[in-house]
Amino acid sequence: MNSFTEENYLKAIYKFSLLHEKGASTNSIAQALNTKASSVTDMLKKLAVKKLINYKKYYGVTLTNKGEQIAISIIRNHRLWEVFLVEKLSFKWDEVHELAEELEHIKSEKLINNLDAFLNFPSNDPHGDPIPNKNGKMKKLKMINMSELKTNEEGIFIHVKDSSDKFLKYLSKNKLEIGKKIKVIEIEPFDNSFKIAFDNQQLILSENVAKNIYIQN
Amino acid sequence: MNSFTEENYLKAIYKFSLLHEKGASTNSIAQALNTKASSVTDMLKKLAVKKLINYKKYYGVTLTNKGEQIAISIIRNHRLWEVFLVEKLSFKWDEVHELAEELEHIKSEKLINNLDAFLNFPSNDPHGDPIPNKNGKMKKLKMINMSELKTNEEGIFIHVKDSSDKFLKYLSKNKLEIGKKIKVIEIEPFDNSFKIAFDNQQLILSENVAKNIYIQN
DNA sequence: TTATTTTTTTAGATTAATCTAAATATTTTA
DNA sequence: TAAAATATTTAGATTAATCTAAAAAAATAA
Ligand SMILES: [Mn+2]
Ligand SMILES: [Mn+2]
Ligand SMILES: [Mn+2]
Ligand SMILES: [Mn+2]
Repeated sequence: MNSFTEENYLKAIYKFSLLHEKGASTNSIAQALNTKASSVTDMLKKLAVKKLINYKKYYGVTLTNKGEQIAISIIRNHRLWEVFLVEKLSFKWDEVHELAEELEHIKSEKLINNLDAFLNFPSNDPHGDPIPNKNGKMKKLKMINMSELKTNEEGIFIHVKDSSDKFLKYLSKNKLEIGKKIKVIEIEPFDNSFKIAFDNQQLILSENVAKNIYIQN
Repeated sequence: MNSFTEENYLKAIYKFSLLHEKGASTNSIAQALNTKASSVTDMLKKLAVKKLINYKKYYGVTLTNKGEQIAISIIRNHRLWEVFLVEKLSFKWDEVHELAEELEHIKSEKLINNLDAFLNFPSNDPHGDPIPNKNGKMKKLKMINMSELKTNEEGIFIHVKDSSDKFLKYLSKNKLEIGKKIKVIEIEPFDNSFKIAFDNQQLILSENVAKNIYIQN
């Protein structure tokens, strides 16, 4: 059995692997988990002994098959709990992440599979992320970053890169939610800000915000 | 904030207080939590510093108001999760306790109050135990003496009259514990002894023992 | 290709929760 | 009430996860 802490390390390494080709560096993991590089090194040794990661001193780490399976199952738990909280317990999409961080570590196959069925086998969480099925398979999202859109192009908002409470609350405040159809009205060359239209309203997004929004492709 | 471990100690002391007048002894807590007396002493010191228990060396411990509030809220969580698992996720009543032991420690007022509402404010868990409301109030159990039961009647073991060590040890030895569902198989007219069934086993109780056991009504 | 900077690892501590064994205190028994 | 038994606490270790500071390796720059 793995501790909550070990599981969080595996998850961090897995998420890194989705964005980069190389293995995760000690520092990148430390940053993701808000801890120190020396603590990371200690944990990497431990995970290597358990054969959950491929670790060689001074090289980046990658997950073994076993490690990846665990990471994916934790992510499945996390996303299913988020759906539950939003759909059944009337939470807002910007209130569920931290709670899911705790719930994801409750270990019971039966619990999570029954929850999945209870929720009707949802394919995406409230932030648009795909939910792995019980075999760890999930559909890959086809999407492009909003900053790649040109004037007059449109598409459906399906994913946020940064799912921090702060960012999600900013979006909620502006009624900009997953599933909405968005059209680019104008791109300001000066600061790369986007003027967009959705729901019969217009909104200006900074370059930074635009880069955190993904559009279905 | 209190750790899972601290919460489990508070719960054990609270449960002890429901059955006995005196404070919980170091040994009784050790037994309840499946740990050693020396570990218990360490933890009691810590809980005393936090003003969650009244502790004096070599005396039994009791909960302070603050400690009791926490214990009751953990119990509320536990029982609501049990209802959820049985009513919504199709678990059997004998499959939920261990999972609820984990879920009960997820700390979020909003989570538990919304869960309560989602379940329609149930007043009892799947084993018949009352669920405290958000203010910690719960209805008192109505119970009858086991010796009043007739053949084939059944009920949940919820209280002991004689709380001497001897008697409790006798019960423990026979795995006859609070919360168990008991069915009367046969009453021997000769000595008024009860043959009962619980947990897929049978046991014969003397009249004396039967008179010390209370059944939910 | 040295020298400098950055990254990673190691060494040595700390904190929470636990344990065993030994020392005390309390309770029971004779 | 003194001896024996039982219960509780203390002393000293251990394990997991973390930290700071220092050492070592790798990457970058001059
Ligand atoms: Mn999340
Ligand atoms: Mn987590
Ligand atoms: Mn239970
Ligand atoms: Mn518990």
